[in-house]
Amino acid sequence: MGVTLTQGAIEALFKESPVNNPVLQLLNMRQVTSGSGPPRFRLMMSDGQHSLSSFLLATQLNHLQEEKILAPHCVCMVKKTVTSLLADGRRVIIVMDMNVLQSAEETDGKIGNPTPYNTDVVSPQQNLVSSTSFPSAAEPGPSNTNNSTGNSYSRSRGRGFMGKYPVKTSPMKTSSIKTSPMKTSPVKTSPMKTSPMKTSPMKTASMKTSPMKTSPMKTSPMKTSPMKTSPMKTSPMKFTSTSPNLISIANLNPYQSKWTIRARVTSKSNIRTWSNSRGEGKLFSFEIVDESGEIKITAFNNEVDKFFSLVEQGKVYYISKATLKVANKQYTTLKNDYEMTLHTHSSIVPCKDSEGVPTVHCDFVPIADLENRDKDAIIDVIGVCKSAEDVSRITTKTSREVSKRALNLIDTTGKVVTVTLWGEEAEKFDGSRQPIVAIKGARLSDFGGRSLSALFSSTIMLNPDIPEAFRLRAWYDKEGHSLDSQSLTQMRSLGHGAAMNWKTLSDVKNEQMGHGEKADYFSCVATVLYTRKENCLYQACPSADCNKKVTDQQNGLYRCEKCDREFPNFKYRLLLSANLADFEDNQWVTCFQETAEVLLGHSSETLGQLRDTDELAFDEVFQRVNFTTHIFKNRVKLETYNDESRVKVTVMEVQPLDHREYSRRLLSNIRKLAS
DNA sequence: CCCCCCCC
Repeated sequence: MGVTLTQGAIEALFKESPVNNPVLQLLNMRQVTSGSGPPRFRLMMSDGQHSLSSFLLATQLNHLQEEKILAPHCVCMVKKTVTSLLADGRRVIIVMDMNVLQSAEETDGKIGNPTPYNTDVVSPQQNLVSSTSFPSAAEPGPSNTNNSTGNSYSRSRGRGFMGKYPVKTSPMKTSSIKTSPMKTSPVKTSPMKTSPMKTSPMKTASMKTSPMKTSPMKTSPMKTSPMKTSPMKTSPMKFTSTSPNLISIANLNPYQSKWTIRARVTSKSNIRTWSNSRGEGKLFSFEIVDESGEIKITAFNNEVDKFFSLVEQGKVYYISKATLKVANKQYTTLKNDYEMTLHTHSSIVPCKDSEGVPTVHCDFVPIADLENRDKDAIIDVIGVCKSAEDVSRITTKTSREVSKRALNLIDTTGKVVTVTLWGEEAEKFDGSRQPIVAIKGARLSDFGGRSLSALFSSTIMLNPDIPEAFRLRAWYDKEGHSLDSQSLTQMRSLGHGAAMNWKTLSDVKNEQMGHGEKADYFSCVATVLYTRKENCLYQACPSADCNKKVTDQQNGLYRCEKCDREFPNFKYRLLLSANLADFEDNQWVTCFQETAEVLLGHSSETLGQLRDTDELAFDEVFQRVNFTTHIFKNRVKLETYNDESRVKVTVMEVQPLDHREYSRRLLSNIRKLAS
């Protein structure tokens, strides 16, 4: 048959040297005593040159044994392994993935005359080799790990369930020995500096080896073992708790516990507490990424105290000694089968050299494109926060109280989308200066057409230092801000359907809306007849959450009575009176800041400047809004001043009227009424 | 060991 075993692969696998999909023959297989879990199978494999019984079949491959696909003398391609060190120092190679290329029946017995691979050789020289050297890039070749170092292979540590084997010195073929660069200095540089890229076998496998640099080995290359090029990984003696054994996130698995990863925190939760039948406690979780993948990490109780403040979003850390467990896919959007739990001995160390560790990456979806995305999609979005609701408290179906705040984001597509923030994110959000808001991992909902909701795992960034943000800011300041109703016209359909309480202005009067104890709300389609530009701007307190009018002290300072402070500056706020008309009636309404800005198509700051510098242009803004038609969502309430009652209508939201959509809906309603 | 992702 046409199978060729990959000579040298046994040694390479044992030493974790790169070897790509080696072809090995199974010589023997035995079930080992395991605890309560599934049966475990130990394999003796051969590369035709060496045999080794330190292989353990990962339980997910047990079916190969059960289906009798794996039988002695079958030939396999070993596609993924991890090595693990047992408590007694023995090294085990766990076969995570393999294919049987040729069945036992098809194979004519044992191939070649393999000798048991000697796993005991530890050269004293190895400890002198700099651990900064890369994992060996040596290709699997003939073994040179005979006992020429003088170490006794017979130092038994109880290894070998199939018994011990005499080790014969095999002839060496020097031609195929390749070594990776070695440094002569002892361990000086932190092995942590080694990039995970470089430790990934898949990547190093293709690395070209370079000639050895000055080294004691130079004079006797024959003695150079690939082992020596990556002592940290190959010497059980050095395989201590401080060993970095830097691996990538994609290579993490529950079978291996001695590792360090280097990764960047992409999101971090707040501390939460829980209390249920199984107990109570507190926890926080965070998500990390490296060049290979991502994973979620959770810290409980003591580990919360230990790590919460250390872990910062965006920073890079070395992380080691955490427990891997199978992720519950129900609760995560991360692409990883596992997740991590920190424990007493877990270590998280900030890493200054973050080179090669991906920064938080966003795939921003243009707002206009959200229309074409599926409901529940997790997407990244960036836009200018054109307006924001005040924070409010809502009660969930499960009677929990939570804060929420909706933002309206606009991007260069000219479309606006509403994003809802929750909890603390909603409370602390300040949209007063129309920040650029980038959200990684928001969920798309079909509410009101298309809207977004932040999740616990979302990362919300205000004015992030990224090119997209700079571009958006420039666009918004130049043209986006004045992109008024007309260009937004294409964007939204007529309001929120059933949620809208459509009234004509005469309905509002005839039904005595707002006369009750609580305010009433209605929506109408109306045309602006007139806006009062006089006194529409006032000088307001510049502090974030205070919009009170300030008094000009005439000394360059502005006093806010509410804050009881004087400020060197103020912000302009809008309080605009407008007269709206529909086919039957008209009504004076009040537009505060956000709605006035939408209606006028300019920010209050721009209008303030305009008024102070270019009165003609300022007037024109108001001229242009006359006879424009919009959807107004209003609050109506009867108010009494000095025994005189009158209905006060406040505009809560101004939406552009899409005339085509309006006609379509009107027509559909007429048909319904006619039938 | 959590696992809440909400409201209109």
